[in-house]
Amino acid sequence: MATQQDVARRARVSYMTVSRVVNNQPNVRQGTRERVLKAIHELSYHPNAAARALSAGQTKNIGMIFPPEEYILARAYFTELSVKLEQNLSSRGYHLFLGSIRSGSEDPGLHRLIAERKVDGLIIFAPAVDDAGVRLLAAENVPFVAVHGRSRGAQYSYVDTDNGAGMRLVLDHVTGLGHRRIAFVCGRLQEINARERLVTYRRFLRSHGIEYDERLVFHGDWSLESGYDAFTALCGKDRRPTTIVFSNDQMALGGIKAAHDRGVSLPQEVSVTGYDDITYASFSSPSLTTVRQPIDDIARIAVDLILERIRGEAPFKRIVLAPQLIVRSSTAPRYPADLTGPS
Amino acid sequence: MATQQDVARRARVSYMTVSRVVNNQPNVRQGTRERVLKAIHELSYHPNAAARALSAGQTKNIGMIFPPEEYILARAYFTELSVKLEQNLSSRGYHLFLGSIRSGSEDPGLHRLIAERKVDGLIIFAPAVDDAGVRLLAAENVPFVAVHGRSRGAQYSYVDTDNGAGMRLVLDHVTGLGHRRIAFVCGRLQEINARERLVTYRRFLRSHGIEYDERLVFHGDWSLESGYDAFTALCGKDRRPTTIVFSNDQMALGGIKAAHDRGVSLPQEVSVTGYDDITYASFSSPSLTTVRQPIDDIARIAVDLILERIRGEAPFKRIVLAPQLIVRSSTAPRYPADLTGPS
DNA sequence: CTGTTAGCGCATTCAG
DNA sequence: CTGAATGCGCTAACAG
Repeated sequence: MATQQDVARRARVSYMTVSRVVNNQPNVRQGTRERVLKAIHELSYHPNAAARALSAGQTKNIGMIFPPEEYILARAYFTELSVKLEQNLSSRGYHLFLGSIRSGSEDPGLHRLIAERKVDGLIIFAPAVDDAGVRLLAAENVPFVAVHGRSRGAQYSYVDTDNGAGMRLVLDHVTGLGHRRIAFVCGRLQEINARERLVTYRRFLRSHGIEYDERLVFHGDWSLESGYDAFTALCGKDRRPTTIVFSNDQMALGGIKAAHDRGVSLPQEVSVTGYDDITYASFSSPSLTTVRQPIDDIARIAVDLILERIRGEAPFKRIVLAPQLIVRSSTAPRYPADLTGPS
Repeated sequence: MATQQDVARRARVSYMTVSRVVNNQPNVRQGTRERVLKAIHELSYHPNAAARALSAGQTKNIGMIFPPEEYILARAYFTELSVKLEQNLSSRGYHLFLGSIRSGSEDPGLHRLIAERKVDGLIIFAPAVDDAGVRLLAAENVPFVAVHGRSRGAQYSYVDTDNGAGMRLVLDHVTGLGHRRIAFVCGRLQEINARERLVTYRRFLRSHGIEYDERLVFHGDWSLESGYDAFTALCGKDRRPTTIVFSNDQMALGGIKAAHDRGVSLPQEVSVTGYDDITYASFSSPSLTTVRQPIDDIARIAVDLILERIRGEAPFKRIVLAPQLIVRSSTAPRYPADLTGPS
């Protein structure tokens, strides 16, 4: 591997000049710069990341932290988001570490990632409200931003979407179709998104004069399995709901499977809705009415925010984006016969 | 951040001794070692990764390379595999970079990852037979292993599963159910897995006296969309196949969606099969008969292999594991009325 | 505009 | 068994 020394020799300059050229600093004469550039090219020189990190105190690496492992796979949405983040970061000259949080206790691997200074900052996905990871990051004094996780007096930047707005979009839609007996399936309530969606559901019912029935709320964990169980439980009741609102697509997909298994026809007998608009959402039968997250904006903003934090720019920013309703085939009027719908 | 110096002072030894303790080297008296350990703990000292990498020439980082971006999301299986890899690596003291290959030309981000020596080695997923990434790695002389990608005279280690065996499992199953008119949907033929599965399909037909009909082969790209299109195309023919064998689960799931949309009932009218056994495979309706990859073994072995390569242990190893047939509800006898099945 | 001097934190020689 | 010296490749201050 060629070093700055080698380049310097070949270009007949000191290696300091090489460093300047490499880092695009001014104060290098045009001719010299070109000579150095040529030498760099000829030797196919690349700066050594470790040396640079040691000397400059910057790794140009970002870490990515997920909720406990058993929930990562439960969320296709996070995979889609990771890819976008990597693209954004890559174009800014950064690389991305895949670091998970192990369930239960803290993750030693994650801790090392931070303590050994392998990253300049982190992006944390949907932290629990009282998250060990967040506490760790705050304690270690590492720049970080949260994606899909916020808390009232958050001492960090975050980008999230408006869960209240998203849920109201869904609930307006189904009540508009005449539904009144609406069941709700939560995600992991440790996460703010799950809580907000539940809260909005409750408030919406109240403000629309619909009685809140605890038996119509099922506590899931975002996974296909829990969605399956939710549907089974909710439709086993004597007074079956006419709509089930799931807190994410994956659970809704599990619910659709349960409906097939039980011979319940969707959406004629029951309407179902999801949240996230993952790729699969349009490939279920029926295709899923859901709430689309503005995933490209989220990824872009998350990257902007973390780089700002790393540069030490002062204020924490709290960005909340608007989601969008996507109506597909899993929702239908309460009384399909009455095509004009109830007034 | 505490350094070895700080620890050394506190433990009243030279920092060399600290280094020995940190690296678990012998030749440190028990008492001294304990004193150092205590100081390390008190200062919550962690070795600086950059310094260590610079000095030792090892980053303890591994990179992960995916097929072109448009195909990453098309493969839930890779997500599941990534998580397992991260777990294995983490327990061995390594961290994992998420590095993709951009479509078309080479990925500058990936190139930097390697050229700047941010990783000790790489794991490459399903490289194309003539893969730019593989060529790059070979040229740069970085240790790497392939997962689900092999070539005849491969100058690298790999772990893969036996596609021939997997496909025969599927084909034996469906022919055992009496099917003769069997369509096939390929993955991206740039990848060896896609090719081998296709080849096995052809050979199997021949050896079983079934005529090969080119119109029954659809060229997909692993994605839900292409599976949808495949089903639509194949079932639009005059002589519809009685079984469609998809080269992965995702395409099969797309196919199932198409069947619903066209009002084709599965598996009564058409049987379908997948490959990989991703989590969704058991949540479709009907649930998917498929081939399960031994994903835990693959992840473990991939990690063993790359660490061997990094240690410079000589020979390339080629590991091929056996897949397993998982029969669910998407396959049925050719003539459902005849429940004993054709003899 | 360019070169010199120092040191980032650690590991690898080698002496003692 | 322990310590002192040297350098990994680079950047940041200064000096010329």
